[in-house]
Amino acid sequence: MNKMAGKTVGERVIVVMGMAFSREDCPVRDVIDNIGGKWNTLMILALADGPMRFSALRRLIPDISQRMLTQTLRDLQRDGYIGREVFPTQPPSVEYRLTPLGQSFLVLVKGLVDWSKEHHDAIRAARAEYDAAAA
Amino acid sequence: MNKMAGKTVGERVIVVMGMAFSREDCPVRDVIDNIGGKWNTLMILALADGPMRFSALRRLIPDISQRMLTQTLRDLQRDGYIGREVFPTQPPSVEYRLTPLGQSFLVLVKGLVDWSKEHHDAIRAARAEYDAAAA
DNA sequence: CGGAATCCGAGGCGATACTG
DNA sequence: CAGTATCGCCTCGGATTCCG
Repeated sequence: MNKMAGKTVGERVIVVMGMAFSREDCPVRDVIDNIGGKWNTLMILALADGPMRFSALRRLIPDISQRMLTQTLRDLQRDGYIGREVFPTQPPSVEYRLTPLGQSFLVLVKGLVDWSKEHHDAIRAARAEYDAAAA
Repeated sequence: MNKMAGKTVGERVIVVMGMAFSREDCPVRDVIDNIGGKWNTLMILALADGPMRFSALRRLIPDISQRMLTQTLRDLQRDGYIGREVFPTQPPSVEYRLTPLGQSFLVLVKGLVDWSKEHHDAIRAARAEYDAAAA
């Protein structure tokens, strides 16, 4: 048994840098799971400029299967990053857009992109060196 | 065939917000793959306070199997986030520490953690609402 | 147009046992 | 102490087909 912030916790808890992470109900896990997916971050970026329809997203990201497009959109919608609006046209059209939460998260994603570009060479170099040493 | 930044590219390229992402050799993918793993971010955080030995990391993160501990450390080392130092003692001891690249990345991870904590409630709420509507 | 349902292979990850 | 090797589950994600 452990005490934390006045609340008794019986679950497994990992404490790093004064922060406690529990395996279940971990705030970070909820977010990691979303950016860890293959298409999630790209989808956030795709919607950064404004609302987009399903078919427009397909055209923008040709490599994605419609199965994964649907699933990615559902996942992001479920966690509140994006909103979905159906227009009763014939045939129906559906529009997706970033929610305020999604826009807030977009800032992080952009930061991630910038960092990646800046340190891409260093990463590739480290990888090449490691692989060379292993051989 | 497409022209981009004066360089001919034959591969599939996705352009979002004026930024081009290629499926192969994508800077962001290299980074996403590392934070997407189950233990990678936690490992970065674990090493934030300073160098740590293999066994110390095992104690700090009881839930991880030694297989995944080894593999996670290897992956992060390969991409240059952490360094590995072997001390010729008996029995041998190995120390892991963040490289400058890792320390730089730590800043992003911390930002991710902070954001997660701040918006955790909103995410959980959105999820609950979505699930309720689906039922 | 915007999906859902199904099938299937590849890889992530855990459990266990063994080693210098 | 700090790993490696092997096995097997199970999820992720692609291809295909069908639907309102």
